[in-house]
Amino acid sequence: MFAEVIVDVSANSLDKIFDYKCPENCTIFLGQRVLLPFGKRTIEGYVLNLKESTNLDLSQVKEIIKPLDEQPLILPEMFTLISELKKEYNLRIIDILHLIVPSQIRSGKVKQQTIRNCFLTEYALSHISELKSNSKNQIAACAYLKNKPQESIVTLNKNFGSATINKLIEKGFIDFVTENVNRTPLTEVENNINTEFKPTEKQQLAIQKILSKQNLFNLLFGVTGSGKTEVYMQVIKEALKNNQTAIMLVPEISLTPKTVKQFRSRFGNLVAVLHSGLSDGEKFDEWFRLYNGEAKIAVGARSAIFAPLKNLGAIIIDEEHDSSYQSENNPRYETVTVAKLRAKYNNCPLVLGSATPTIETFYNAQKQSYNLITLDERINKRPLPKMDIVDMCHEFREGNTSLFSNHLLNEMSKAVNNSEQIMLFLNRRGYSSFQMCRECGFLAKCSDCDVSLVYHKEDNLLKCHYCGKKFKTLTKCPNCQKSSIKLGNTGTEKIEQELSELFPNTKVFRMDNDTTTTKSSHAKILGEFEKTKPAILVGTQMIAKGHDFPSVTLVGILDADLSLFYSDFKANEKTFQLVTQVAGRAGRAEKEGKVVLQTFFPKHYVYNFCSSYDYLRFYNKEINLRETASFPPFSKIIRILVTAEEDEPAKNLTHELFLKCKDLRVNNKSDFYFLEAMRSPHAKIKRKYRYQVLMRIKENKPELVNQIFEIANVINSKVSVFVEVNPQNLS
DNA sequence: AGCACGCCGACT
DNA sequence: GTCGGCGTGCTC
Repeated sequence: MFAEVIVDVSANSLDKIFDYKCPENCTIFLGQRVLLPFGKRTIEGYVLNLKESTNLDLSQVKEIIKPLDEQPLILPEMFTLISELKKEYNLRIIDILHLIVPSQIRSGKVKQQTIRNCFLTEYALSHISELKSNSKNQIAACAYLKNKPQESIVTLNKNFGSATINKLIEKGFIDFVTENVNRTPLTEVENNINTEFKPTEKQQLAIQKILSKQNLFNLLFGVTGSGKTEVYMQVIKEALKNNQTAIMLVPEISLTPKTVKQFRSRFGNLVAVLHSGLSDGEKFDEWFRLYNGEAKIAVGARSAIFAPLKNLGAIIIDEEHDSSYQSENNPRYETVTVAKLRAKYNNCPLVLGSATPTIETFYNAQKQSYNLITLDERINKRPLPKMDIVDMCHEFREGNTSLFSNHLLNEMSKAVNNSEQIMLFLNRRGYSSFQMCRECGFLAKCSDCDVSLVYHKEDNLLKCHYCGKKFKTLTKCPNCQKSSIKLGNTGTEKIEQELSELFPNTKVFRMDNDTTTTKSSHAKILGEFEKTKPAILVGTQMIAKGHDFPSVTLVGILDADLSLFYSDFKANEKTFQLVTQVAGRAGRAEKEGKVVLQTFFPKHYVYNFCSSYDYLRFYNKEINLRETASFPPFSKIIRILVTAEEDEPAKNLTHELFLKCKDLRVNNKSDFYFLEAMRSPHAKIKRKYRYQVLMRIKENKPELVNQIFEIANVINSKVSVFVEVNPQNLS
């Protein structure tokens, strides 16, 4: 028997099959992890195929040393996933395998945790008198165990000393049974397992449509508070009834606790959590609980789409439009692509839920490639908060140059006086976005990246938001020695400071990357904010998602334009989603909510449609723009990113690749909408110069995409090249 | 990725 | 004379 193996080394040149002989004395399974002799070293690999013969000369074929797990970690379903993802995103097979088998499972460092429960043996009962009277501890331990039939060895060691207990075990007085314990995160929940939940009529229709599988892919389009979660839970309940399993994805780690709590109280221990915030032990245990069928529902962030579940009955992606579903580095993939493949393989429904679906998703739903299911009513029939758009140009003309319009300040005072809570959103962290010299125009920039440094007053430093490098704050210009230093645009840190001056008696909280460095700080800030009234919470993107605070009656969007003029074709879409999401934080309970949106472009159609919560009209406008300009979903964006320590080699190779793409275009003229080579918008990041070849090509041209992958497949020790399909951003 | 082989420059 | 720089090539 011979095995086709992928070696566990992440390098382009090793992304191919190696044949090995299977050892005679044991069986090797498909998908098993194995130990291999490779050149002069010993490494790990994965068996992707088994066969009777090999094309190689037998003298060249080495033998597998041994299998590394009892069971294959790669489920049969994953083999299709591997080949499809390779085709779609040009990923290395080993990188895909790493997604399927998390590092905690591979490393061998994490072990099943066990506890030893000790008890007094029969032998001890009849020989207890033989203990010497000066062995006080031994006698005491035996006496203790006489009254308590079982006790963990940890407790015994603590009470009587481990030497004592070991002696007693040695003498045969104490014996123990080992028991596996699961390190399961978040255990306290109220149990609602046997409670019946009655969906509303609208929800019932949605559930039926999803379960009918007239189309496997569904878009559940519903405003916040329209009861999407209940639909998800009912669909999953149905899957469990048929002895199937389910995956439930949420956009961010910080949102998992809420969902997990809901799911645990409904489905109990059948729920397992999977995300990168778990400890190694937790991840290990939760993964294996899913793997061996003890748990049937995987709840988690992006990576949970690879949960080791057999016989899937439902896949749900909540807040489908969220950017966290697209992985930004290394194996770059889109969660929906994986979800679709798994749904097809298992013939199970896939549900994408959102109040503001991505333009691509909604287009698919319109084209009938997805079922479009609309939930247009809020369960509590509460209207969405009223949104006031404030013209900041007008404020400026009136002499108000601060980031707070008079209208916003008025509303804030009202809320504070009523002892209510306020959330202020500003998508810029730090104190001010840059430091520059008024005299000569010198701008403080990072030495490793081509970006300006952000001033952080708290620790009196300039920080690079790309690589994290810290620099001394400018007191005088290093160029002209003058000390007229100008500060850039206001960030969350400065807002926090200004608020404590404007509202000295109101508690102000801030939540951004800088205040949430530890794992628990997130929950801590939100927890304290929830308890305090009145209170103001200032934050970035982070505060926009999913958190429900019943006492928040006012939401202020300080500078909505920030994301609007990003040079990105998705800028409008992202702004619409962000504003809608932030607005959704206001008035979640009895009190009516209000949103104040500040902009310099009050007439912009995005704000127009945001303020009336009119997704459909926004979509219609946007899809027309996309079609005219041939942007996704009417094309596929491909970027070849070239990076190197030195500028010249990167530049030259980029030009070379560009010429090759041009050649390719000659024979595929009508399939190319756009092709250009350029310096990356951020020309240098982390000491590496960046160039790119950008193109937009016709959708559904796998052969063409493949040819582009081929072009970019250069092996060069100085310059690294890699291709991105549908890149998240073009920096 | 590692590890070896191989071919040129400057040092006890 | 040799030690060591890293360019190149291979790994079933």
